[in-house]
Amino acid sequence: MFADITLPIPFDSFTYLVPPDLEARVMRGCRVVVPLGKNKIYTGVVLSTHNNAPQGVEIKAIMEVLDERPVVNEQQFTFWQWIANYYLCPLGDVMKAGLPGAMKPTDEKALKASSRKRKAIKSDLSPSAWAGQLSPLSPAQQKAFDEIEVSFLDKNVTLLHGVTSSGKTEIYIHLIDKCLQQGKQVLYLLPEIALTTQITERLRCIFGDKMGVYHSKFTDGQRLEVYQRQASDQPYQLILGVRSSIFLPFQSLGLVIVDEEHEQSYKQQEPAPRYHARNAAIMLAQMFKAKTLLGTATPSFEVYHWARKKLYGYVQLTQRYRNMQLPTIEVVDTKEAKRKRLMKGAFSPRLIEVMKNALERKEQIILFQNRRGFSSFIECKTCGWVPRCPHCDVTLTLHKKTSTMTCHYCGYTTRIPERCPACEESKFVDIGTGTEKVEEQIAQLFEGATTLRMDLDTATTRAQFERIISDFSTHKADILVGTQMVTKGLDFDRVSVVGILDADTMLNLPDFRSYERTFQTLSQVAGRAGRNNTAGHVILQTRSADSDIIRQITQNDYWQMFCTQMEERQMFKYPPFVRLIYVYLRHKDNELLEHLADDMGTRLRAVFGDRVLGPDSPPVGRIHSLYIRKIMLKIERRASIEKVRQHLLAIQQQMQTMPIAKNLNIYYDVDPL
DNA sequence: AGCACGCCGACT
DNA sequence: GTCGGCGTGCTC
Repeated sequence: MFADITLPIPFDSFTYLVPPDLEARVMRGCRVVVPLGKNKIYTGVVLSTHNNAPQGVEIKAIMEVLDERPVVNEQQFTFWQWIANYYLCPLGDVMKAGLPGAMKPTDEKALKASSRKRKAIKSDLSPSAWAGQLSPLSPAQQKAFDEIEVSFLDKNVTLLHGVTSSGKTEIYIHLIDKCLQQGKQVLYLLPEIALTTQITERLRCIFGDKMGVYHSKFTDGQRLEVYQRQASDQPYQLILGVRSSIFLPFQSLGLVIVDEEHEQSYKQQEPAPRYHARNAAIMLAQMFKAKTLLGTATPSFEVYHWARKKLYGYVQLTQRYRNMQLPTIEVVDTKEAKRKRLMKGAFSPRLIEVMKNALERKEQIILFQNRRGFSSFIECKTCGWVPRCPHCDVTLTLHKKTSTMTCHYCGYTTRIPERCPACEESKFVDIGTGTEKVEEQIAQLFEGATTLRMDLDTATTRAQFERIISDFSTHKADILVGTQMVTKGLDFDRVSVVGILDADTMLNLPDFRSYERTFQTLSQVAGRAGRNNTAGHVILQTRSADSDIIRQITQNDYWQMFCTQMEERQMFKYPPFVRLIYVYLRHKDNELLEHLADDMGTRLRAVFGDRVLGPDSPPVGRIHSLYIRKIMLKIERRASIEKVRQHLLAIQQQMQTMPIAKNLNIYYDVDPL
């Protein structure tokens, strides 16, 4: 007897011999230990057993069976296969993402530890009632709740479009409660950064030990425990989790909630599988005939489009909790201020004035600068030399505090040079502004004001992130400076002013989604201002003060913004009107890569015609010493994904059988962000 | 993805 | 005369 086994490496499966004494125990969905290569050991999952001996390869035998019962159920296999097919990656990559680390040990020591843990887990979980005293919904919330229920009668997916502070979470809680009462499971997805202790504790108070939390910062042991409990006959009824929790085993899923639906972090960029957890969750729900609720204050254009087209239901919540006022957004033209030489670093006179007034009233301020580090880069004052990453095609970002320069793509870090390597002079100038530089300018402009900084450098861990949040909310600092991260924090009571230092860098990114993103991000930042009784004041600094997009942002005119952008996307064939697939080619030899990318482009055009664009070099043309080319495919929505997949894989096969393409690396990004 | 095998520089 | 650099090739 033979068994097809999927392993946590980028292949679909390998065939192994099942030793006669293990035949009864090797079942689909059970984990097995197998040898691979010279002397490696992997944990794999049995896909099937059969009698077809593969030809031309020497067959190795399964060493051990780890499970008495399957740990991957049929629904999961279907889901895994869907991910592998849709996102164009080998099944092994999905298996790697789908099982917690502790379930796929690769060495003897870890194997022993894992079998001990397996036995330590008992299923003595007595079902306990949860607390049914939910806080009552406001009339506006109740109306939205009722509309969602009606919408679910004929729509599988419903968008809940609710302004910030309209109390979406309260509605979720009532929906979860109802679903649990019916004996169905709920999956509540949050973006990584939004899964704070606050929301966890709030739900814990209501749902008690019916709820399991699944977070990537948990230890292997904790994640293993949640997985095993989900696979047991007494699973959690509610899972509060991040992206990867869509891979947990479910038995009777009734509802999936995707909060902050528009968040980019739902899309896994690296490594494969490059899946979109929101879209995959919709698929997961459909497998269970469950419903999906997508919640956000600023819907992604894709989701909003499907809601407009009545593919998804649509429920709006326009009233803010306790009728809090939305902040007023004041635009400050920095082009003008710059011309008159009135700018003090990143600060316009108006922003300084508003901040000073707020500080006098002992109110807090949030400043948003979408770039970390001190400045973008340094430049030799004499010859214009700029330090660049030796492995990637980008300039190094200056970090003054540590006297270093860092590549934000690969992490390469080096000290600031004493002298310019090109001309030996030792004078440098800073170009651009990062959060660190803003922090320094605050110290000069606002004497006595205390500052906290929140970006990828100061909030590396969850604990640091939460520390900054809690310090700021207890007023241990007057000003919080940060990148995107400050938009994801909690609601602060004493923040009266939000300053957006430079809206232009975001708007000018070479990306068809840059307006959509800027609108979302700036709306979220603005929403941080003025929580309790006072209306907030947002100062938006820009060099294009009279543009349509800035006007749409200041007037919170989502609709106008959406319409304008949709026209462009339809005209230029961008999502949601087409499905995008990026084909990436990587090679260390740039010239050879150029040739191979052209070759692949030609082969793709032979099949897909003018749906193929490129190849071109992406904005960062080299990462980790590998040169990169990108070919873009724009596929009609109605086209069969399966056919597209088969064509692509056939062409990839052709490419990789060419001897010169030995070291060519090809991968795909489906529905890229 | 890992990891072994393989051919060229700085050390005993 | 060896140890080790990471280039490339394969994994049932």
